[in-house]
Amino acid sequence: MDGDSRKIPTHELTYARLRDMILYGHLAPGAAVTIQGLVVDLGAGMTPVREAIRRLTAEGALEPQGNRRVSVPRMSPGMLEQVAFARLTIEPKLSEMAARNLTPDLVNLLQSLDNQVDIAIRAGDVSAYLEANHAFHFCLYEASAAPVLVDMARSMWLRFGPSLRVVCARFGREALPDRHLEALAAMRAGDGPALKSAIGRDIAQGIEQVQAALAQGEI
Amino acid sequence: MDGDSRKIPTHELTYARLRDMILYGHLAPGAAVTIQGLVVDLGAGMTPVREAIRRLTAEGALEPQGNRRVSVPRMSPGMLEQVAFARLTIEPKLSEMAARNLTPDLVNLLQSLDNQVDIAIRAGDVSAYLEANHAFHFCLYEASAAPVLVDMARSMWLRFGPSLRVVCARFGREALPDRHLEALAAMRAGDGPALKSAIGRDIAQGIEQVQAALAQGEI
DNA sequence: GCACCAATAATTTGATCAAATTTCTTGAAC
DNA sequence: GTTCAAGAAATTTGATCAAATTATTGGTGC
Repeated sequence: MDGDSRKIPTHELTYARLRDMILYGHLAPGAAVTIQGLVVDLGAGMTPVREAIRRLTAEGALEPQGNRRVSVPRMSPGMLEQVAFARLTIEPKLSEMAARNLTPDLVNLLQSLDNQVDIAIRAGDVSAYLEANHAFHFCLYEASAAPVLVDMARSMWLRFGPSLRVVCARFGREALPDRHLEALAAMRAGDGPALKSAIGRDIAQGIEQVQAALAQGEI
Repeated sequence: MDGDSRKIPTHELTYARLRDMILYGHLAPGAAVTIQGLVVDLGAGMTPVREAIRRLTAEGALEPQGNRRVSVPRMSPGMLEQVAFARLTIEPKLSEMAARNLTPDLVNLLQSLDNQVDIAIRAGDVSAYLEANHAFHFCLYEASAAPVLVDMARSMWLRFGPSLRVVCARFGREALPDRHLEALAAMRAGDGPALKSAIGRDIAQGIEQVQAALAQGEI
């Protein structure tokens, strides 16, 4: 049947599954991640699980505890500050670079991804929101053709993901201005600087949310 | 004897050894990295080697070739541009943050590390130069107490390392102005902005070297 | 409170299987 | 008779698993 499903190795699949669990907040900050637990939960062998954990540790999505164990890192004010600096530097830059390569088809695709974001928000579906929001941003960033910087952005999102879930679960998000709409308008107008600035404001908004939750001890 | 030498696991040691081989240019850009080869060369088992390769791939130090193999990435103009942007953003920021935490002892340590850089240059010892230069920069960056950004800087150095070796082997480096001296003077004066700018110029200098070599097809 | 022991989990090795590459052979065309 | 190409065998390398080893943790008796 699907002969190509066998072509993609188990350790890649395991990596992708564990990554998404972290990225979309299915693992809470501070949660312990054990090899044997994942062997059971994901039904994979020990070697693929180990490799997935090592990769994600290298990407900052997991944190060694010192005693051979790893866990999902807790967000701290200092760490948030560093992630904020990196995100606000890298991602607007990526948007600007992407602006040069945007085609009408791509903009339409981004529009439809943003529609999914809106649908998820109205439905109050946090998981769907996180996935659609991620897809929107990285669809745009991929258009930059700057894989090194996209990798850096991915790493930052992995550090950011678990906290975002906690925030989303608490705050209603309806009241916030929609920076994606501003971004889409800038794309259609072919206005690189406006796109860069819209994405910058979108990121800043997310960071402020986490900052507020952090200040009130909700994370 | 040293009971703690057994406390550090093989896969960590293997990672560190392979990382240093890449960082200090013992593996040329484009070189193939095979699991079985490393098993033989490093005398480690298969699992530790696999884990080291996965970590370094996640850090951008190695590149999947598509056919399950990995190799040391070749530098391209586009990639250099991205690495340059990231380094010129992150590392001056780290210097500025570090400036707040510098103690006289630390500055003396940095001074002695820079002395080793000079000694290596005068001796024409490229390996010693690369190691001392790395130690100087990261001793400074560590003082920033910003591990997220330091990780990003490490990743960029891993992408940069192999090319740097090729450049060093060709250019004599004596003619260039010594930005480390300017940086040390700024540290002693407690002048954060001056330190930031000195480090920025130091990095720009290195990037220009690689850019020139790249333009002439030497890499 | 300290030492010891059991339980749990991580580490490592070696074996086995699968995929990819290279080499060698064979056959057809010129 | 030579050359080239297609295909099959052999070799190399990667992927996965299961068993043995080692470290850490938590409890138990002294």
